[in-house]
Amino acid sequence: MPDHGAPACSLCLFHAVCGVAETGGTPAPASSMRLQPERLTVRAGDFVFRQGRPALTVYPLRAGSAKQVYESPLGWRQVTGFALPGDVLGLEPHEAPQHSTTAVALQDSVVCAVSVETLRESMAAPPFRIAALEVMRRNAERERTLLVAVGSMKAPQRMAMLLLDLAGEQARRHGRQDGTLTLAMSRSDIASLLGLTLETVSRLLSRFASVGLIAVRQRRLRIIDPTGLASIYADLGADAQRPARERDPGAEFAPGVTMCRVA
Amino acid sequence: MPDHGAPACSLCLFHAVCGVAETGGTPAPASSMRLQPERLTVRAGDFVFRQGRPALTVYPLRAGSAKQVYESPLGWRQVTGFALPGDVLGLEPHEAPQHSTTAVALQDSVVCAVSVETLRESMAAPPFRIAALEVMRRNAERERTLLVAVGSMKAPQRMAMLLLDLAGEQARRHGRQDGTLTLAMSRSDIASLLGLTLETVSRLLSRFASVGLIAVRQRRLRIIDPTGLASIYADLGADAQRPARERDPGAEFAPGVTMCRVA
DNA sequence: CGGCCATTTGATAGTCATCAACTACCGTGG
DNA sequence: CCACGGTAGTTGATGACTATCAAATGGCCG
Repeated sequence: MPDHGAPACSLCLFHAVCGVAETGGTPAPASSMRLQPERLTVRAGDFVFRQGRPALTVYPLRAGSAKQVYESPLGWRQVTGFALPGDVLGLEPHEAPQHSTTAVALQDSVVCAVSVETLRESMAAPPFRIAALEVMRRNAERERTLLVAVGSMKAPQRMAMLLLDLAGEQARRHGRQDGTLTLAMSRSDIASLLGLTLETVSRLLSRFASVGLIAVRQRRLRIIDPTGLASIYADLGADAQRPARERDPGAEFAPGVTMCRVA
Repeated sequence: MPDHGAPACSLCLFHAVCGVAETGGTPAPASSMRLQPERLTVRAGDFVFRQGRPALTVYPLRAGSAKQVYESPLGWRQVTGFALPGDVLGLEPHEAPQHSTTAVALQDSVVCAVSVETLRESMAAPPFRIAALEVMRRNAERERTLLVAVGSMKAPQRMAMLLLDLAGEQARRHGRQDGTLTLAMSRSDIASLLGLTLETVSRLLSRFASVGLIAVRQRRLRIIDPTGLASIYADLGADAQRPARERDPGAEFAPGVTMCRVA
């Protein structure tokens, strides 16, 4: 019993309009407008949807986890983000007729299936619309942050960023935040996301562990020194603190780490 | 007389609903619904808008060029794209209340100013809506492609990609396509976009030139061997053709280069 | 014409990819 | 239950690529 999927619905974008949420299994008490989305089970490695296929449905993730992979026209593949319960796979701001990425389950997972029509109808309601746009905005921000990370930060910084982000998401979902997380994705997936090789990822984790920042054993990871990781992320690692690549005044410490995951 | 701004309007998203377009200077002949957007002149280095400021207006670029810069929460700055006449600065798919990037003119430029309300109204009309969504989709695709490039391609590939993209955009605007382009952006801007240093960019351009792929003199550049560049982009450079990083069957040659620019 | 900035070019070192074993884990089947 | 095979992950050695440091050159604008 690794991850329980309990808080998935409470964090789901559709929570307020969904009949399944929270109430356990009991059918929607009233309001005929509430969603009764179909639920699907996908096994580790299965596709939730594939890039280029018609985008007729979005998939709120109920339990498990997934990665999103983008394949460029020339055939380069790269992981663009990880999704956790509560995220909505396939949700995009520009109503593309086809999925722009492929979503792959990282473990046996459960998703709801909401048709784009239903989504569109929901979007008509201002409160829902606001929330949805907010989610999409956050995703865009994440992607941009990832771009900057990959484009101008060094390997240890990227790694620290990811760990802090994952921990943050973990905490946002379950209340507890003892810094324990389970990496559902392989080293290779992490490497792809961060623009590194799997060896480098492995080495970084080992190094972080040897310095007491974290503890890792396979895919079980525990953050021991969040502040230390934040320092590395902020590049206060090697050179005490002076250089500061090309940041300017203000904004010294970032409050929360807001990064990579996409869906 | 470096760049003329003539075809800007004909490629503008708002072309079909704008009263200024094409007709030269004459006021809108009929239809009161046609836009009469205010025109602004910005000088090289000026901001069109800044990240974080309220997004009340979008700015179709009439003449000149601009770069979009994103600053991450920690203060890292990175160029995320270049804009040419016809592009719409500040157009985003998720109606963010604030601009998510900063737009800086690369040369003295002219933009139109269209309020978001006007934009919203225009979006109500299906044909315009379709077109706008299409533009935003392309931008998203570009950003993703850039991420992949920065995340997993080597410097020469990235450089070749950019050149091909710029040439493609050039051709898409003016009919002619003798491969001549003027780089309005500095080496440093290019470096930022591609996740490199300005020295590396300079060296790459020199190397490309010495091999007869291009001709460069300051910011004047001419592509001599597009096919050669495409080969480099596709990584058929060093190793004849075998390795192929991690692409799989199919999709060997990408038709057009569709990349980096964002707005 | 002089100063300043953009760019080029060279020398050098660091980071990270690559190649190569080696070890740990997981599920299968004997 | 334990041996086995395969995949995931670790670790080491090496070198390529590119960042970094340092001048030198070329243009452009007062």
